[in-house]
Amino acid sequence: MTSTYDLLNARLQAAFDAVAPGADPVLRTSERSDYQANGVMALAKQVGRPPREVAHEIVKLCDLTGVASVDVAGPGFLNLTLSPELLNDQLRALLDDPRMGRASTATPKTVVIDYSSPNVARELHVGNLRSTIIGDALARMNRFAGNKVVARNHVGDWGTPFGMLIEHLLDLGEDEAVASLSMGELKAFYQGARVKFDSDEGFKERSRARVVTLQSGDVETLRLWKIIVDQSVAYLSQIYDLLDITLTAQDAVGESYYNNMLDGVVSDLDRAGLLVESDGARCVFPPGFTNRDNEPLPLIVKKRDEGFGYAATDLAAVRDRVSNLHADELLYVVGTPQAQHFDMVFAVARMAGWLPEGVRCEHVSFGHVLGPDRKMFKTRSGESVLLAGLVDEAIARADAALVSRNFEGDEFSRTELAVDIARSAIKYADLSTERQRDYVFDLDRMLAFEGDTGPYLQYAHARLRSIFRRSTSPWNENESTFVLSAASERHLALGVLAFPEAFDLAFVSLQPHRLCNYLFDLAQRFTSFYEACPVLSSEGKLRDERLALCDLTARTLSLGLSLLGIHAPEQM
RNA sequence: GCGGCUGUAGCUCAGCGGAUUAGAGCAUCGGUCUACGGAACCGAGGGUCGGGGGUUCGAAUCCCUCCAGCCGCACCA
Repeated sequence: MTSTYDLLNARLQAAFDAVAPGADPVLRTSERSDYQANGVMALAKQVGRPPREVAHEIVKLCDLTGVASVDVAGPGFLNLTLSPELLNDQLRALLDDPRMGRASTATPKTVVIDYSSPNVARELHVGNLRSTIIGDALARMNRFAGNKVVARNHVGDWGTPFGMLIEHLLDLGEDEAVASLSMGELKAFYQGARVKFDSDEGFKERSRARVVTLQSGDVETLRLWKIIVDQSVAYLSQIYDLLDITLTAQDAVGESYYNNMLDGVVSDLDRAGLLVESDGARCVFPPGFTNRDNEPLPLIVKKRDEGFGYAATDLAAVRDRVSNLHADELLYVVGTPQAQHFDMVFAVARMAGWLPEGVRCEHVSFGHVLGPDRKMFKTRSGESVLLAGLVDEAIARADAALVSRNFEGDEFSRTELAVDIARSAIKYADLSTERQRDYVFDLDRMLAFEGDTGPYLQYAHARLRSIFRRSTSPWNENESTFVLSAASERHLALGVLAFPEAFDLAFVSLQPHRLCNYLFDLAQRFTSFYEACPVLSSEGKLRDERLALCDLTARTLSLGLSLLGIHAPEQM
């Protein structure tokens, strides 16, 4: 089906085109009417005529019969009020549309999303939280839009730490090591290796030697390395499950995957005449980047010691994703501190011709998670806070809240519910503010059942579903006609109809918080409606209409939340 | 020093392809109610949109500058 916004926009566009081809109506939802078109002022400036005169001409040119009535207001705003027939038609169409009016794209793209990307052999911690949550939301939104998503969990599975990790594994004995790793005791394993590395000269020597054997491709060493990687990835999957993240073990395509492409990166850059030797390192100097002494800043592809820098890996990844995965779009969900690095990698990739003009490539950056002191979130002893612990804590608090509110149900369903609530609290808090900002991690606020939180939205959904559970006489869905005589009914209906453009706003700009804002607004529209309009106790056609509104609202909330990676339970 | 991000009500944040009286949540205060789930609803107070210039009929939104905070700036990722 065509969304209400698209339908309205198409009509306006035709009129705008008649005045000046391509002029944007700038259509948006409005507080003063249903929709407003703000494009007249820009158009008037363009054609050099008084705005109100142009506005009236647009009104005359625009065929809105059966769609909307229009008023010219202020300097030249077009205030649009949707016609009752249109509202009814659109809402009825939504009754059998699981996509709530947002059609799947006619031209699917392949979108490679790089997210989560923790270091192997280290536990997931708050530093990985945002990339994981935001990346997964973007993946879900892309899939819903109709694109093909290739998730890339760019895990850190290569480099110097593996020397000590492998030696530590040998010291423990393989069986013992596997046992402890498979139990998720990655932190203890890593720290065990670290302590020996720092205190035991002999161990340090062995570790260094082991890095060399690993990088030279020694078969036995690689086998041991793979044990550590596989066990870590298996552990990661557990945490992803706990958080309901869609990443799988197959998506864990780490740094090591690109090893055999690195020589090609260097030689091809060299052949293209882009490579410059500087202080013994092989570099590319993309224009526009300078260091603190105002000298050109290099992207170091191969280090003085002949090792490859991470820039080489990132370049190889760009290349692989474009030419082998046929990506139309590359997204890197990585923290803001790496902005310059990615700018340079992308610039070099463009210079080398590995990143064609038509391929969208973006660093989806985000701010820090802060502790209560507004500094980087750390434990009291200065260690990074583990994700598993954070989620467990949230689950425990959600569960306690359910108990104190006399949740009716068995312990099993209560626990499941607590997990749903905990996930939604953490994810929604992360997704609902603008990505670039830092935010303070505050479980109490996230888990609050009132206010702009995940649990509040889940609650709104659960209330809606309970209406249908408690209904004793059937809902004649096919009889539902949307008259919308009460103001709050109309307000709610407009909210439901606005889902497609709200989704697109968030989707196109890669800003999930816009979808959050929309869903919260929708939930509030529902509660106002629910307060003012009896549903089950109303009768006849009015009852069918109100039930239909409830159904549409519940499905919109559930769908919207699912695109954020949040499950909306039937009751809570 | 250069670059990036941030600075909007007491607190946490939307709004920033300029546009009709600057919004929400929390907190505060005051109402509603034998409530189809009160984990609710309605309302009030509270803001020189960091400061100062500029462009414009019109700027929280665009440009310049200053201030504050955070981050980055060659061989760790």
